[in-house]
Amino acid sequence: MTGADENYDPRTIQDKWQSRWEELKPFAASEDPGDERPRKYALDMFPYPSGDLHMGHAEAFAIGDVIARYWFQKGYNVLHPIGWDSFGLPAENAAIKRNSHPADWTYTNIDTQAESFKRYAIAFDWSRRLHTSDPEYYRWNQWLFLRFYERGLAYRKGGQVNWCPQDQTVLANEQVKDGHCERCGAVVEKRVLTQWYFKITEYADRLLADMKGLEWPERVLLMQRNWIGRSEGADVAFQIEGRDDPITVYTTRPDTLYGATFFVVAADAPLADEICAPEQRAEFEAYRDAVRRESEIERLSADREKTGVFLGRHAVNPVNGERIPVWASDYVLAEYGHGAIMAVPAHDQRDLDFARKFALPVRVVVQTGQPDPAETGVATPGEGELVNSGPLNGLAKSSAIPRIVEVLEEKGLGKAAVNYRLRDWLISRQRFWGTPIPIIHCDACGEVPVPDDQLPVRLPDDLRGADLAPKGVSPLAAAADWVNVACPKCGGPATRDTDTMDTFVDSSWYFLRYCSPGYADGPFDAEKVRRWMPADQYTGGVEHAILHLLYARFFTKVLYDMGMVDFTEPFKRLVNQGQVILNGSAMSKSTGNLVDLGEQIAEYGVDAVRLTMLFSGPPEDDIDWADMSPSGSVKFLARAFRVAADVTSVPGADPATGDIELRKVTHRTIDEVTRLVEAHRYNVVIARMMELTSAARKAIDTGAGAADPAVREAAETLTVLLSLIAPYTAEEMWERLGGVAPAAKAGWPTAEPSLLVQESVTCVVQVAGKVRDRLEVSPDIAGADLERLALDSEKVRAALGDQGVRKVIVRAPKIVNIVPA
RNA sequence: GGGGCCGUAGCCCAACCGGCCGAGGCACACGGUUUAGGUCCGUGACAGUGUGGGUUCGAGUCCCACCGGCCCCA
Repeated sequence: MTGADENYDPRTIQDKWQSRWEELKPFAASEDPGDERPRKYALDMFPYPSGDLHMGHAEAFAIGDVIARYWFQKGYNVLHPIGWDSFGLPAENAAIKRNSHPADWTYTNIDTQAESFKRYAIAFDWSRRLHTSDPEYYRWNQWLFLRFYERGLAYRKGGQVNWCPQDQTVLANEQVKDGHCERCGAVVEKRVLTQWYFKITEYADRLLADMKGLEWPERVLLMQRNWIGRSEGADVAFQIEGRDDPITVYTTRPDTLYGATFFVVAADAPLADEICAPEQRAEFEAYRDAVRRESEIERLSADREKTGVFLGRHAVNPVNGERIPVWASDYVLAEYGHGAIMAVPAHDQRDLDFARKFALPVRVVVQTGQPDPAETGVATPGEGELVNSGPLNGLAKSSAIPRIVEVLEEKGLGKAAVNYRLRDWLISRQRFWGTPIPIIHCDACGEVPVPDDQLPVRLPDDLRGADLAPKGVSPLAAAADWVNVACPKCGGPATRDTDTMDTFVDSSWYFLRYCSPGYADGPFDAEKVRRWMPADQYTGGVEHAILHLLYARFFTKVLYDMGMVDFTEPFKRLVNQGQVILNGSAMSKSTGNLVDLGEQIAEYGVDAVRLTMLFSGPPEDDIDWADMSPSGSVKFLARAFRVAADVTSVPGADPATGDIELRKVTHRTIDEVTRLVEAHRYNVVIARMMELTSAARKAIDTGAGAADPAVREAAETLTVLLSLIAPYTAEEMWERLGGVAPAAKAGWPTAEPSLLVQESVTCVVQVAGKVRDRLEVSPDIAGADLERLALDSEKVRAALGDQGVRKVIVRAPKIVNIVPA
């Protein structure tokens, strides 16, 4: 053991206390209805069982554990559960490789992680453990799906979807990052498929509005806001020559309608195909096929040449009757808005690029004072007076928009509209290790929900190895015995839906299940949920800023509308931890840039690893393990431990008779640490504990002595504060001090106000902003008195010389600044 | 391209409403303890807050621009 002390041996105390805690079960939440203690719910994002715990887990769970342990010490009734997000692809890939069932790999890893969590001393209530891959859990996924279905919130539609060629499944929009699969990094393709969706778009406004009350990191809220992407504008109907129905476009700038000089349809939208004139068809089809071969990344890249083809048709601008050409291009997305836009090249850069490429007219309708876009190639999206715009001339944007909307509404050619970037959540997956979608397809009856009393629809357990290999359709499709069933409605031959649900469905409500994990009459016991939810603190990685956190908020709102919960937001406060990196880059098995958690624990002990994680900086900052010193943590723990071990007074010694200076340090530390813990400033918490340790050490060696009751008070305080971070060390210290185990529930100390007041403070006296003197004054000194004292100071007079005084700024009792004339 | 966050000793990081830049740690140097020590106790040195402006009696903190890094959206 590095830095080990003959008296402080982390390994021995770990073994000793881990088994004692198993007996004591100190962290079980009480469900006694007569338990009147305030309740707190400390929630951690549950892990995926991808092997043993790693450094990232160690950081995240150490952070979540501090607040849970703080609440235990405060005497609250704390719910701090653990479970596993145990459906998902890696298990399936492992099963294919090993010719086994995904459950084998999954549950082995879960057991490994559970043992590691116990070793790592996270204060969990182990009785509530759940696994989303258990039929008892996923049956409620299916039950919830059916309730969503009944409410029209789960539906099937055909359309263009994201397809990951590596994982051989579709992905939700949220799972595509810069055109790559968020999981495996493969370049995502487009396919046209019929899939299941959850109608999250119906909740877009509420997802936005309810963010107000959340104590979440601002950047997470910002990301969600951006993702939802609400914009206000107008729908405008354009007649297309030779087509009966007009085409509606959405625009955020209806004020520029008079500047629309052409019309663009997404090349890959069915609309383009439909309206293409016969003489342009060959050219169009060649272009469209090329577009379809393009990757998302190519289409997204900003600085590429615009491409497109004229469709041989014209649209009619509804306000001025002007004929404008209709083009097809790939810079308009089929899935956004209505798949078509009006192009105003003067005031939109993409439209301008396109206009210049194909020599289309550019008409300025907003006088921005900028040079002519047609000349410069730089669009002018800014504000200004409208010109060339009929009745809008002379108006500013803010008055032109309502005016043009009014005009359009009168003519029945448009209306004010709100648009969202958010798309419905695609939940079908063509993979095995997930929740089967509880729908049966019958030729006669169509989509038939599996009746509730037939849930769960269990996964077949005889598929293994190669049976699970991705083939582009769900492996379940090959399980004939499983697929072919009688229609629940007509009894005729029918087949099960063979897709499984996105595993983000599982994690959208697991925090509710924790409140009543064994409940058999529904996904959760509403009464229990009312007691514990919403979670007081949620701890986890920022990588879920959009995905999981948005979905969980959506589920909560649906459940609220169903009357199943009485709150609309699941997580009051959110803490995002940073990443643990090494030498400036992410840890990764493939590059060998890796630190093994087990090895760190073996070398330094659990407490030192936890302490190092928390001491490294604010929770949300990345930790470069190369910059950290776990051996320094061991040294501090040994130092704290020796303070407790050196105490010679007996338990219960009256601290009031002890050394007053040390007592002040102790109580100031209590006061500050309490505030700092609540503000998640754990690195500063540790710095304060180090100071208290030094003060106690000094008192023992060269001050009041080891027998002084103030030393005992300091040591006991230190022990309880330390128990949030280094639970093993704290337990052992507590025992040495004669306390009753567990130290984890010894009770949070209270600072005595009388020990916090200072009888004098140092007041800085500045002349022209430079410090010239310091005065020891009473903290409640009057401003006028302080000013007199400062002006009387010898040093101040010397600094002033023969200059007069123009002004004196007094901030009693801290500072006086004298401004010379 | 748009939006956001960040930049403090060699390194990791503190600094409430603008008010003495330095709490804590690592590394370093020195002294003491010690049979020894990679232990323990103590002491010390090192920065003026990325750069340039502005506001202010006073700016790490507020405003503007630039440089560098990270994130989100296109």
